[in-house]
Amino acid sequence: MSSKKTTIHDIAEKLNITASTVSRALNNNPRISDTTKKAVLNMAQDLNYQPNNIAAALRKGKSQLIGVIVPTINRSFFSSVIRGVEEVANQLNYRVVVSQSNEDSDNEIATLNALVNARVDGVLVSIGKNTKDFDHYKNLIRRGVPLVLFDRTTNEISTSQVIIDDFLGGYMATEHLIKQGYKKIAHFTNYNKINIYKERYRGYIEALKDYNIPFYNKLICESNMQLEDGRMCTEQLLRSGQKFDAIFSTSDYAAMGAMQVLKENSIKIPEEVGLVGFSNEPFTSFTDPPLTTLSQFPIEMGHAAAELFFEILNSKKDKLIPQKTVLQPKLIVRASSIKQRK
Amino acid sequence: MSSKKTTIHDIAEKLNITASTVSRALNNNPRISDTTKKAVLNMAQDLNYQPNNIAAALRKGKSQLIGVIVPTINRSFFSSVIRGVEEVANQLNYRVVVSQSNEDSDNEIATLNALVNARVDGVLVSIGKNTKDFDHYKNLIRRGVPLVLFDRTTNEISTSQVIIDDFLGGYMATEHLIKQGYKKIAHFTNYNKINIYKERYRGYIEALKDYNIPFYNKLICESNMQLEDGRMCTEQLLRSGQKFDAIFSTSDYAAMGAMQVLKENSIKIPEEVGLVGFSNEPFTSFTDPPLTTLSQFPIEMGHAAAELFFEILNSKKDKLIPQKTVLQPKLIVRASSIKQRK
DNA sequence: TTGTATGCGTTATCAC
DNA sequence: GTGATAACGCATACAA
Repeated sequence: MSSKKTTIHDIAEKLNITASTVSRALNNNPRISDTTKKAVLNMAQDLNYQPNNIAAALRKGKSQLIGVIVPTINRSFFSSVIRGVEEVANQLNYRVVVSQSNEDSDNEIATLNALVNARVDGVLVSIGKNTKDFDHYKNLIRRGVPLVLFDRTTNEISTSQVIIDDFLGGYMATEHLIKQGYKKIAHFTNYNKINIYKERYRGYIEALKDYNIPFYNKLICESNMQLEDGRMCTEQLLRSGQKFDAIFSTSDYAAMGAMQVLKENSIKIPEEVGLVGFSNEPFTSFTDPPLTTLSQFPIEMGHAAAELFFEILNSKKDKLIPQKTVLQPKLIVRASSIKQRK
Repeated sequence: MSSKKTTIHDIAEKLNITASTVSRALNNNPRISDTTKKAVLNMAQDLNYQPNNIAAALRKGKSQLIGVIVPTINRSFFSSVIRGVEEVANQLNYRVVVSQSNEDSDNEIATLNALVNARVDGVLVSIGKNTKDFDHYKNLIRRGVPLVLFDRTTNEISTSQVIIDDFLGGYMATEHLIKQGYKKIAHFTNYNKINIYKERYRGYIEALKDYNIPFYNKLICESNMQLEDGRMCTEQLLRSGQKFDAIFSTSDYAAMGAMQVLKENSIKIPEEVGLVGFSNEPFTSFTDPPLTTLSQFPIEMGHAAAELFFEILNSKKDKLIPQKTVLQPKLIVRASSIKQRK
């Protein structure tokens, strides 16, 4: 019933040695004899010793903990990135701690502070859509806390980041639709002009230009890119009378909304309207028809982010130039964009 | 450029007071004068002071951190539970730290130890499917660490838990199918006989009995309940020649697999075969036809789990009887199980 | 209302 | 190969 936690001192006392020896034995210090090590390990087991990592962290000034902040945990993309980070971190005996900002800027700051105050050894962040002010991140860097940005990044912060080539993604999606014979391609994008959406938009424009397809402003719909927004954009398109024969949505969820509205209006996909999403959320393979989309290789992104992080951690912090890892997206072609040949 | 972190001592020195006063001022101790408090707060700001929660945790013996372990973060159900936990915890100035076991028993133990060693004030766990040995959890309780189980629980551990009434869920799903006129209802369940699946199965059996529907063993398929397993079970059913006109799958993913195979075989849903899943994963409303399923109210489950946790935390630990919160599931009726009247 | 002294559990430094 | 001691940054019992 002794709810008292056993410490290295308890072990030391039982063994008639000192706490320092116990500490060293537990850390497998080469200067400790095998006999003592064994004795310590056994006694630790007997007393059900659990190391107090908090004390160690205080003393060492590092916690072996790395914090990850994502807008939401509830997206396959983000949870897969986290998985990737974990894989690298665990290998190096680091634990990963996750918090979600819920796309709320204040919450993002609070969460960041909480992690920093919990003395994580560094932070990996995907910035929320609504965050416009990056002072806390700049501040972090000034204080020497390793920071890596992934996916939702900004150039306003001078630190390492990993992104996918969103421009290329936008280009590939649009080019694919063009090659399938679609000519009037609508584009759903986010009204928050964060990098990833700007780049995808650029890719869309560039592809149109390269294939001499005219650009119509009325084919662009800006929204928050949730399912409901995709519905709204599609309904708006239909009402507007503006002809379109394809939609490239920069989010799978908005694409799903588009699919629903199209089906409700008995518009055939892909025969009458081709559809392409973005992110390869698992449900995209379940829809009818299955949705063409782009994979962002989230696991690999997690790997890359973790690697950049450890690079910072292990460098002389004074003179490290920020790295940028750019991953290639991949087009996953499914039925929603394969025009039937007549 | 001073990467040196400022401490309460630095603040104290600048202000010609002692560290204890600073500590009290920062903690808004009523015995400190407003003037000093203001001065301290200002100076803290000026020096960009960030409290070292690790030191505080070591001193206080508590970290204001609560750990959550889930089999996987990549399920809407689990991430929503986490959201619920956060809502309650943040209100009380606790932060939530999440780790995934990836359904791996060893990983679950490692993760648990990591959290405990990081001195979280307690742990909320949904046990992995493959975990058969609960010693580490019993151990935890013996050491006085608050533990709450949710959803994937076991009666072998004497601690508070929150579950949904899985028996009722199983009953409701089956009864719904029966009332729609389906008579030969197949059931997909997990081969790991953890509580939730046993209970849903019981509900299925009970409903059959109440409505005098004969039970056929060949209509039961045990698997790991992923999409692929649902496909396999359905293919097996079709090959077996055993007639069936409905499937109640204890997982949305397996139900999705069933839907795919049925469609591939040109079997009409819901006309020829009715389909019901379990969990109300978001994609279930995207499928064609949309999938009838059961909501487990994950956010509410998170709330309940957090509340049970704080109950333990705030009690005299010696004499607290474990509580059990049971939530009611709700049937979400969609097209996949609404038989067309002829 | 504030100061003094002490300890949380560990590890690093120095000594032997 | 092991021991003694101090320190990480904070909070609290006790004193004033």
